[in-house]
Amino acid sequence: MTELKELAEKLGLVESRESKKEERVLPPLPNVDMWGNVVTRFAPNPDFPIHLGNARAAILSHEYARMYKGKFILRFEDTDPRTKPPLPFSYLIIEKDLRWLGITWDEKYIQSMRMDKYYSIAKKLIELGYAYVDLCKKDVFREYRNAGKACPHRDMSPEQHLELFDKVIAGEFGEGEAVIRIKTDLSHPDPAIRDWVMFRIIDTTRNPHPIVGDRYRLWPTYNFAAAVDDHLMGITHILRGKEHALNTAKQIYIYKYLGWRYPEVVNFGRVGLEGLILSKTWIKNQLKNNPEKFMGFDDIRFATISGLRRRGIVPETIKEIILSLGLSPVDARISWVNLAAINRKNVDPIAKRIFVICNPVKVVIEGVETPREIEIPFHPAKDLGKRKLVLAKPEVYISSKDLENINQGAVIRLMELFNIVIERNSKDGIIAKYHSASLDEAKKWGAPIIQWVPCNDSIKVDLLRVEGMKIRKEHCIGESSLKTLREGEIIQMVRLGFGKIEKISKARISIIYSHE
RNA sequence: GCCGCGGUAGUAUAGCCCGGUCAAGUAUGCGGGCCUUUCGAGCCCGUGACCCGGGUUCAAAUCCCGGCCGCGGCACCA
Repeated sequence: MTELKELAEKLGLVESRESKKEERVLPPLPNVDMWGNVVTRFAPNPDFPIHLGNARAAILSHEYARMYKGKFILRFEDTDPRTKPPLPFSYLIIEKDLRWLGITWDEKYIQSMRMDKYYSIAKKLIELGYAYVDLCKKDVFREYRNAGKACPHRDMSPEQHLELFDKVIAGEFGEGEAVIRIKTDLSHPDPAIRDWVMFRIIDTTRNPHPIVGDRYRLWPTYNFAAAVDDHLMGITHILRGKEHALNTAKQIYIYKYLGWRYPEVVNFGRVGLEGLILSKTWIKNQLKNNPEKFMGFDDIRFATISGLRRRGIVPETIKEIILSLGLSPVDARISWVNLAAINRKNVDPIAKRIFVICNPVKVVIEGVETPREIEIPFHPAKDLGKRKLVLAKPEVYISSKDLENINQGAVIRLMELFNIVIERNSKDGIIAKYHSASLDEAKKWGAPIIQWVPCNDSIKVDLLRVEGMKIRKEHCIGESSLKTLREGEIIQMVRLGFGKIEKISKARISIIYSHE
């Protein structure tokens, strides 16, 4: 191991000890020296925006390409307009999400625009007698396959199959009437491997493809298109989830027949995120059947990249988590607390501090000269500017939660302002009395230091919190400087937690609660 | 059922290939303290794990066998 590390350091592949400590060193990729330049790829299906699980493949592939000064390719795998119809906006969102994650690609491909390449390789395989057109119905073939027997079409001559192939392309067969199969081992212990399907017919008149419409009827399956492209694009290392393990076994036949060299494969485990939903299928179904219950594909309860972004999670956090998982084949269940801890550190230096009061109660302070205004820095340590709180009348909101913990007659400090003593309740609110000005005085009395908002200079805040599968909207009051912020900005609501400005309108502001 | 891959503290991960330096490192959580005009950040101390059983060996988290548990796959999806 030490030898490997030394070697990697020599080659400049590993960050030296002194560099930033959060930068985790990824383990070396297998057989790098046997391939020359490392080429990796991320190959999403644009049928939906990507989630954290996809991000793992994307981030790792990209990271390794950069680490070895190689090439990273983005490839859209959109070869099923029927079962997984590609969504035009998904292509865009996926690119946006990747860029947001700091991922840049050297080349981009869209499989639906490469159909002729797939056809010509298929023809070659048929010519060589390694592939054939199968006219059996699905369940008929299944019986042959389960018995380990060849279906009648398998042994026809390449010439006959070539002829059939042209007819299929010309559209002479309908859905389910023909498939192109590759010849594999009919006695393979896993029936799924036996003569798997390379192409099937999809009626694109009924299910047009968003990019190429009804131009093609014969579509390659994932295993064919991916295998061929990985070779044509010179991919050296495939990093993908372990659900793909079997696909390697399938694809290897093509490589064997055509004398290609199969890339190195690393299968990593699945990722889960506590409390959030990752399942693409589930999300798609819900959005289709109960759209009114959700905020869209970027709902903050979804572990989609856009959902996490909307929630106030920063790309560095996602990258850090994914890199810390590395290539481990074990399934990982990320805890929200853990993710929040990392995000908090990333966001703490850039989040403006804002006073927000939930469960507000009005406090009228006697013995104070008004108007007065005070300036408070947006951040205790970083220079993020200042905000101004204007006290036209001696009336402020504080949280009733804070009040619960305060005995009558005790001193409390309004942060950055002055110290008061709670006197009594009245119909106008709580009556308090000015006590003293200095912080030292507050400390002397052991006064709690709490946030506050001037009654006359405030704005309504809708705070959206994720609670289990529900979103709770809490009506709060915030300081008016909120209006000067921009949508999408991440803030810290003092003593409440971090949040992201969702929407600013004249009368109110909605903030998504990120985490404590 | 069949095929494949795994199992290190609450969570995640390092170490496993190449057995000793591992009475197991790191992060987070949790407990305590310091600091701080936040219940945030920072600093310090503490807490807590090698799935089980056999075997090989002077020596096993690491190698071998068995068991148990978990996950993935078994499509004319990707």
